[in-house]
Amino acid sequence: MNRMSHEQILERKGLRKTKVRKALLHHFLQMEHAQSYSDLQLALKSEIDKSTLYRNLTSFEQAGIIHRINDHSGTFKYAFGELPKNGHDHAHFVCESCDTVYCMELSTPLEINVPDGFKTNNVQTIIKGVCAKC
Amino acid sequence: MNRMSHEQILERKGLRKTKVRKALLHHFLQMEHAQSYSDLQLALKSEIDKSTLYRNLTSFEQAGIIHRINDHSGTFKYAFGELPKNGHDHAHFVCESCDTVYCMELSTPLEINVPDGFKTNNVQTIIKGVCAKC
DNA sequence: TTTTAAATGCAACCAAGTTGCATTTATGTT
DNA sequence: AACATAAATGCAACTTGGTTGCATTTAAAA
Repeated sequence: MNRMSHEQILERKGLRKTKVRKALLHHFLQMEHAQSYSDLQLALKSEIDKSTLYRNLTSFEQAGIIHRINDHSGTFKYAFGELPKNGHDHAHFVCESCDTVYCMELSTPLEINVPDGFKTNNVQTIIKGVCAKC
Repeated sequence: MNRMSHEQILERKGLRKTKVRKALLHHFLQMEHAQSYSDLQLALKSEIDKSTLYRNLTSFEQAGIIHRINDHSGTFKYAFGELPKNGHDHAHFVCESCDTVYCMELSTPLEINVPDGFKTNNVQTIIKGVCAKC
């Protein structure tokens, strides 16, 4: 899956292969962890305009190339890969020491009881702690 | 617990009983669900200044009168009541239809396996779905 | 009643994210 | 290869949540 080139990925998703998109996707493929807007802006410096960046983050997300993570920092982070359909078996780990966000698959789906009349569509979990590197 | 007056609550937490704080706390006691900044600003209109509001939200949170919720909307919401110490047995339900945020206690604590070397301090869960009213 | 630290209001600021619009570019068609 | 066209880009201006510095006001202890 990860061995596709950015060109191939864009093509498969039916997105036009522009300079900006290739640079952005290239960056995502290199980065192991979730990226904030400022991470991206910094990394792609003069190469990319603010609004173009946001518009591409949106289209990448819609195409299932990346997913958007709320790590409870107050802003969003973006990571390569699609969120699983049911949303039950994917969690995000936020290192309180280095702020890195890790995507992690859960072996057992979360089962949460909600009161009568409430219908659960999706469960999103943020685990805060300290990562292996810190 | 909920039958304390705002005056009593402020006194107990060692906070000065100012006009603004009484109005804000009064509002929180009336509101069943989590409030966003704009909810509060709207409700307390001319009564309260932006920076004063934020400063008081911070001190209320530190005093354990309210807790701050990240409902994945991109901004924070604030709700009456303290977050439990370990953070493991409290979840937030976000109604995708009316955007209301409900606090709910979990009967069984969430147990999540993290990879070797990772240390979990706290788990925060957002359940998205449709509430009983919708 | 006086004193003083804490709380308030105001203006100015910052960063994330959005929108409208004119220009440019990728791609499908001749 | 040249053309047409819809989609993508860049720019500026904007919105909103949230913060900061500072002078003024106020709660409450002495």
